[in-house]
Amino acid sequence: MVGTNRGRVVDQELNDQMQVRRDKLKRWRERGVAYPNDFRRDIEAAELHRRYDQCEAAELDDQAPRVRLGGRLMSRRIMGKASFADLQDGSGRLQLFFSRDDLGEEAYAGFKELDLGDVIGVAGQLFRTKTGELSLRVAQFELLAKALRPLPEKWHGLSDPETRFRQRYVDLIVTEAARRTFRIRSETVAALRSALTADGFIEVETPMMQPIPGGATARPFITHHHALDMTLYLRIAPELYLKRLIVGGLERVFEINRNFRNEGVSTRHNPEFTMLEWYEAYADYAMAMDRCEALIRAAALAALGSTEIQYQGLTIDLGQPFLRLSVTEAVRQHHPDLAQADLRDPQILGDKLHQLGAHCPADWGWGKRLLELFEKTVEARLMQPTFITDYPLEVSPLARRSSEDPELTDRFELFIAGRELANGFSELNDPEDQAARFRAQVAAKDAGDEEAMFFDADYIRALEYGMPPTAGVGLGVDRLVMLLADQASIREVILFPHLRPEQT
RNA sequence: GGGGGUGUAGCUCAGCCGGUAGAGCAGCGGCCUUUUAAGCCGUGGGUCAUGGGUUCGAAUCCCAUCGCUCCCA
Repeated sequence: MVGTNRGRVVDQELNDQMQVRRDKLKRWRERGVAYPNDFRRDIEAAELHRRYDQCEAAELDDQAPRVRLGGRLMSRRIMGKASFADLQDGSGRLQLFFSRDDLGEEAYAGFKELDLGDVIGVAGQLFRTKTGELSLRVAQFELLAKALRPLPEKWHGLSDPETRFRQRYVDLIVTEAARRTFRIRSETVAALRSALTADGFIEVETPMMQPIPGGATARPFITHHHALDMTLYLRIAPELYLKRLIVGGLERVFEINRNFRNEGVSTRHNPEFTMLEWYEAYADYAMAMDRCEALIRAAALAALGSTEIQYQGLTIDLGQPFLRLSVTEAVRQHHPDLAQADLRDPQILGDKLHQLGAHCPADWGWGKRLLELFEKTVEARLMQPTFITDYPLEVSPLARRSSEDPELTDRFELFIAGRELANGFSELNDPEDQAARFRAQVAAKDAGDEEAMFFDADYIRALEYGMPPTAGVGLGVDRLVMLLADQASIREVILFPHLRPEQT
């Protein structure tokens, strides 16, 4: 068996290339320190390009900038007594020039013994080659860390998704697009954080392990605390804790952190995913939509420098005001055959669902049926940013009852590119109503609905102290990054997505 | 959960009407002082995912399992 095959790593036996590299390392060790820690660089590749790309060859020779760079050897063109190579660091690449005349016989031979992937430190002078490429004439170099395993092919890179995700370190070395995606992710999160902070929100961290998992309808992961001998759940949402903080007087709070849901894995779902939730006292869901819109715009500007983005071949304009329409309006647009009143008729909705081949349990009320119809037939078509509002009470156990219609809630969800990106509402701050909704959830759970909520008595107690009118929103950070980075799969925006364990 | 695709050298991929495995890159040896997918000559490397079956003979056909992947629920 060989070293790395289909992501399976067997350390005992080495293939020929790994054996050769190990032998080279052995020789290097015999000559001195094989893994030195005293090399210092004074600049990075991208900065050199910024400074000198516009500099003429003659001018560059006059200045003759001396620099020290660290990086990975990514390609080589050896022409007898002189060679070119490409060094890649965290910022980019720079071409290196090695020659026997500059380095001497022994050092030049040492260069030729290096392998692609080796991490080296180089020092020398910048110049421009005959073809005009900014390059470094290497005066000294040293091996900083040996690449004992060969890199993927220099032209095609790594294309097997399994290896890309299992060995993300290799993916990041060879896949520029992956590096870009995670830069976008970082800039997106930073933009969300700074926009909220600038508006007076404070960032908090609430429990990841909860005795009662709440804040969403989803199946939780279960774990056990040995010392306390108690069951704990990995959180499915931070919502109920964040609202306790609103009760406590932290009137603008947010949290960016992981949630865990014990559900299927797909291009849109990872068992652990990142959610931004923010809560603002003395605000309602319309104001929350405004803020949601502004945050997404700010993230796009920070990460991409534009509010007009390309997603999977589609142009999406985040600069225009997002469309707003109610669930019923949205459904009726796609089902002109249904009258307004039909959308409250469980029988008619059920017939429609059966007609579409969708499932529709008998105990579902009109609210669940309407939402199912919306999800099956409308959601995937909402390409441009669209807020869908006024969700049925039946499917919104934590949202405030609409003052105009007691069967609806002051709630919205945001859809872009056919995917749900955010969910927000005016919070239900009436403890008696909330307790009744919890009881309904518990009844559903007892009837076998594994996703239904638990009754959280402490949360009710908190509400009984009085929670100011509040609006809150949860925004799927991974999905936002997918949108901004133009990625079709959530695995592309999570550094180490969930995979089944590899077999040896 | 159901269905489709896929797994061959370190990497990217051919080979799949069954006849004992190939290319490019990477590696190794040689030539080469301005290349950039460098070039030229030579050369090593494979439990063809795993297990079973059909067959004189299986990378190729069949079944099962495992991984990945896409679609649907």
